[in-house]
Amino acid sequence: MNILEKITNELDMLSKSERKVAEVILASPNTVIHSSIAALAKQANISEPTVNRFCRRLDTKGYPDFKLHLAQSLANGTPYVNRHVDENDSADEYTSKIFESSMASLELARKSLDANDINRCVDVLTQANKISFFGLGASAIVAHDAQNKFFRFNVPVVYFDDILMQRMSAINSRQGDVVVVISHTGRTKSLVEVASLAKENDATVIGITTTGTPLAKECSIVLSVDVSEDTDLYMPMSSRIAQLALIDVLATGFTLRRGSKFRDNLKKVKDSLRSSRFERKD
Amino acid sequence: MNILEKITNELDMLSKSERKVAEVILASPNTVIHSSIAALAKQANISEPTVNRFCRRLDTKGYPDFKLHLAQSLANGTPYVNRHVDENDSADEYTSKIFESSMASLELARKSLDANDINRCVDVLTQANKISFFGLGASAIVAHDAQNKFFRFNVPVVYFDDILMQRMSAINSRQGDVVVVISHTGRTKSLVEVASLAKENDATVIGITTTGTPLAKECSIVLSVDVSEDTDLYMPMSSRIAQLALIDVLATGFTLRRGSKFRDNLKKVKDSLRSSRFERKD
DNA sequence: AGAAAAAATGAAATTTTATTTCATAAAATA
DNA sequence: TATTTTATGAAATAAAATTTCATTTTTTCT
Repeated sequence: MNILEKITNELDMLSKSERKVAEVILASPNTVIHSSIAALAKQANISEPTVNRFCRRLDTKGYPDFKLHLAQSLANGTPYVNRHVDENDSADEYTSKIFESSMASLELARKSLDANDINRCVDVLTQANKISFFGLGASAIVAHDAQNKFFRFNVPVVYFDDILMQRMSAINSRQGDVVVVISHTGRTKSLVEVASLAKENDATVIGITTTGTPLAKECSIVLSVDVSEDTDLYMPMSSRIAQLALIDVLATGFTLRRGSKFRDNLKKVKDSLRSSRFERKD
Repeated sequence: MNILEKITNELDMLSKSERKVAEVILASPNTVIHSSIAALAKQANISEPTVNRFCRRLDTKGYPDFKLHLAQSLANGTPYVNRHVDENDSADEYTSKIFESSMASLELARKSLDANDINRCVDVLTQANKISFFGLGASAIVAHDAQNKFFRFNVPVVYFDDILMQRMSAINSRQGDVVVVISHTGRTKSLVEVASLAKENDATVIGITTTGTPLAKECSIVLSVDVSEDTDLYMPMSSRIAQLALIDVLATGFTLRRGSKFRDNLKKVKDSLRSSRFERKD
């Protein structure tokens, strides 16, 4: 736990002198991490042993250890928070906010993912006869990206961002096929139907969506990607970034599962692109 | 700067003994922050003054100060440097690594971006007669996403991930048109040519690429998205995630610049999608 | 209220830890 | 190969943190 919060919480468990220490620390923690125990004691008008006792009361080993904890708390007070863009923000401000929100979403999404589910998906994907990725709107680009990635693995893979094609493809699916349905809201009717159709036709349906949505209920395996609401500017933002990171995870799991020979092959694919590029001169 | 990265970077500036210290630290930084200078010296098989000199070479005041920096580097939010996926990683491990690397890329990318350039791009985009987004491979999906976003703004926007269509479109561009060319490497021949063609035809060319690449040289405005190299085979392209965040930034800048009436309109677009969704019951 | 017990506090002593000094060894340069 | 530069560690010193213990303050109990 953040030691600054802890100090605040336990403020009334402390003795009078110890509280003086706490106040000095809370007032300017950044100074404290560069102070010796003597300097801090003087600052708070108490003795050095008191500072030491204060540190121990907060379950640290002593003053140096306490400073370590404090430094860590200050490193990233509250790491990445979702900050909403405001009408009067400067370019610099909204840029920072958007990047930080994206990072916050990645952190959140990471927490909502379950390693076991990922493992199962990788199992299923490595054994698939055919893999299809479906998405609409912002999630369409995630499906598109997935196709790009899996195409390199030399497995039959398609992606559709068209309702009719998705339906047809789902109806034609069969046992051994894997259908990956991507939707942040998990409430897009046609996608939920597509998932259900694919399942009826014995395909394994993987859902990349938010926990507990109608889509999640239709899937064989659900990869939960929960991010804070994309309410900001009326368009999806961070959800698709988290979904893309998940695609990376699946693709990575895939290559790892397939073993080293497979990876040599991948390298060849990569090298084959070289001639289309200008050489680097460094 | 993250002191772990710094150690890695300056590894070859260090003397033989100092390097031993560096290696011990990189191997288990979490142990080191709880070690005394004597313990660390013993661990690295060198003397205490050497540890001290090592600390000073990294621009810290001494060993305790160094530990403070190290503790901050290890605090959560600041991803660990060497987060490459390893052959024997468990699902949980590679998932964490990938998410953390993506976050690191976002942070890096934000630092490389210049608010003035973003402002200029937003200017240009809001005044464009027509906007085209071009990308290939992984960057194609970024172009795709950009089209999705800008389409909602009710401005003429196209995206192409096909070399020929890109060329034709570039040749047909004219003054007042904006062409956004997206490429992480900035060395894809056909894209560099497309940028140059568009420029010859008086379009404003915005490049979303790495600083100092051939593509960057052809552009009217360059938005630098520098991320750590995607050299590793299993390491996914975090570049595209950073590029997407930048698209969000541009789209946000666009809506802010266009004012509140414009945003009301956007809300209508969003509401129009409602009927295609299952209602939320909460 | 007042005595006894408990808790808090700081001065001084001690211990631990970090830093400096300096002599020697290793490496680079001429 | 001789000379200079740089790197290194042993020992001394300095700094910082911790412990001990006597004193003060607070609390509890009669």
